[in-house]
Amino acid sequence: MRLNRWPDLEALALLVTVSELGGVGRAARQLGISQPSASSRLRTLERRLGVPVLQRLPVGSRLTAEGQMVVDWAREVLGAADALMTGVTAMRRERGAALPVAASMTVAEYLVPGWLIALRPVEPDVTVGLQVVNSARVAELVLAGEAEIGFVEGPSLPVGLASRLVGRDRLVVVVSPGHPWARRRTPLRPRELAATPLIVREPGSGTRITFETVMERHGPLAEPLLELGSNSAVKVALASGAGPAVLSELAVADELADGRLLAVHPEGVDLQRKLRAVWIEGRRLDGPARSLLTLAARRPLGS
Amino acid sequence: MRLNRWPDLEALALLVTVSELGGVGRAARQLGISQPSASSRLRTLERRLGVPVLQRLPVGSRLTAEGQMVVDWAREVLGAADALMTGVTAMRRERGAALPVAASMTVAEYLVPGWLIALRPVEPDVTVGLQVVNSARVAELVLAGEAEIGFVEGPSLPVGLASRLVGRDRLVVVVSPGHPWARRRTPLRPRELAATPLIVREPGSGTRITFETVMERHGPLAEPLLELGSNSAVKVALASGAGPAVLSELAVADELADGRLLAVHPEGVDLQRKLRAVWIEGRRLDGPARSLLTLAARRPLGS
DNA sequence: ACGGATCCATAGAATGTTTCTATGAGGCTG
DNA sequence: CAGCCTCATAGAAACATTCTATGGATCCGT
Repeated sequence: MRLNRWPDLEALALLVTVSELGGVGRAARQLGISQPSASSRLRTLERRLGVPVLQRLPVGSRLTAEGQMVVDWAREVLGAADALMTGVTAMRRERGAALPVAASMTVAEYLVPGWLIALRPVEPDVTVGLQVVNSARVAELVLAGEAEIGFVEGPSLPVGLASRLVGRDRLVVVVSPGHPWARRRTPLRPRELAATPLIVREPGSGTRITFETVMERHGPLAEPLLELGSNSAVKVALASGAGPAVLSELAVADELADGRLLAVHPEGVDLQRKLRAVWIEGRRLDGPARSLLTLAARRPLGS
Repeated sequence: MRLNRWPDLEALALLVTVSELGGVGRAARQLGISQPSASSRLRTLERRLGVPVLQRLPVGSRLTAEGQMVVDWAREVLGAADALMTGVTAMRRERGAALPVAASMTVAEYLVPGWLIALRPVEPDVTVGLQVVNSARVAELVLAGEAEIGFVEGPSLPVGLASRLVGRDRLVVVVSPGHPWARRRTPLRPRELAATPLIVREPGSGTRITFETVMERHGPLAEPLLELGSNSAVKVALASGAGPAVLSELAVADELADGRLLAVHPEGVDLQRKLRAVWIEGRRLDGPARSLLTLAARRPLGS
């Protein structure tokens, strides 16, 4: 992944726009650049990718079959970049935002950007401020009025706050495909899980607290194999083959889907936790905060 | 998403490396650039993001809290970009690859890049060639020996091919949060689904064929509301509020997770389909093809 | 307390890419 | 056949990244 010569996001966005509008010049106009500039950028992109992606016609441009795939993959990349920029923009506005939000790390990392992207068409002029802190501090900030709405994970429900379920999340035990547990055929007993040194998030994180609370009754936990400060750092450690880790399902959805990581479900242990929106009890949320809550609380029927 | 000033992937990769190695100079060395160059790029990145991400210390550099979030989000972006580059590279090598692969579109788009990324450490020197075609053509290519292994979706199992299950995939009916169905409380009857004009993939696509096959027995299907040539084009149409669409679960996992799209499950209709690896019957796969198959066929215990 | 090592930032010049405006080539349409 | 659309090319200006060389700050060991 490091040795790669990365493509240029602006060129990818341009290609996506061309695919939507059907022409290089039209896309250039939409993005506010000149047509020759767009033309040259696309050529550079094609050279970088090593595959022709556009079929230039006198009446416009169509994608090649490869181009179609590139556009679809590019939308994923741009979506992730959009989430990054949305998240960063919200964090930058900690103070003086029209809608100050506080969220615990897992929610902030995996859900808040999506919500804010969905909020944009509904409340286009609202600047959202985001503070990422642990669940206890989220409660403090909301109670102190420094955040109008907060999002917490884990079992504890602070007093003085009203709450609403916005999702569920399950902690999963994951291993890389090379790990012995990937091939095990006997179920994993909670006892054995508790006794195994694991890669875990740092103490104080919602993930760690939830895990320790749930495992409490299955005997003393072994010392962690490794303690890391972010979900993705744990994933990096996993990639190099190191032993089992405990992570939020949200953090490993992609890797589980294509088999880069495997989940090992311990028998009879419920690692599910609730993700909740919280606000000051008795206060009626309205305006943007209400829109955000509505949006976040929407779940597919039957889930 | 269009008006964004996109960040620079190489700068993000640099930041991620700094977070892993704990120093600007060390990261520069690893990436093969000079230390001042790295320093200046990180400064530009910080300016672009508008948030300080690095705490410069005399002994190295640590991330700020915001920086930690940025790194985690950046890893998602880089992962998606890696998938894009991996996919494109494989497509470029259609001919003359050591391991020629053919895959139907949904598998190629959402699963193959992940498999190839996972294959890299196992078979570092193997060049993979990827042809993206419909399921029928995958069978032809495999039988003709132009692909050593193929991946197909959908119910039909061509003769002369051995197969192995590599995953399951469910088609889902999805709507944007603004659609009336997002608020419906009565279950969706197959009858009503069949009678509703939908946004669907083009005729001949695996997704379309599977859907039509399954719905056949629930009455005649209404004319499509819109026919689009890729999963992401369907998603774009959905985002602007247009009515229900049928897509692979794989294509909308992220959007379902954070509520940007909602699934409406029709009552008593099984839209699950099998994803299979196929190869010439009687032939024993070995070498890289075997590694790829093993990798793709790995599933978490109990799924 | 002081030299050496390590770390990051700055200065200034060279290189490469992107940007623009102006213009050309090709094909459709009235 | 003229006008209009498409995209590509040419050449100049602006910008960013790159390098080498150097400086300032802190830590460590003597």
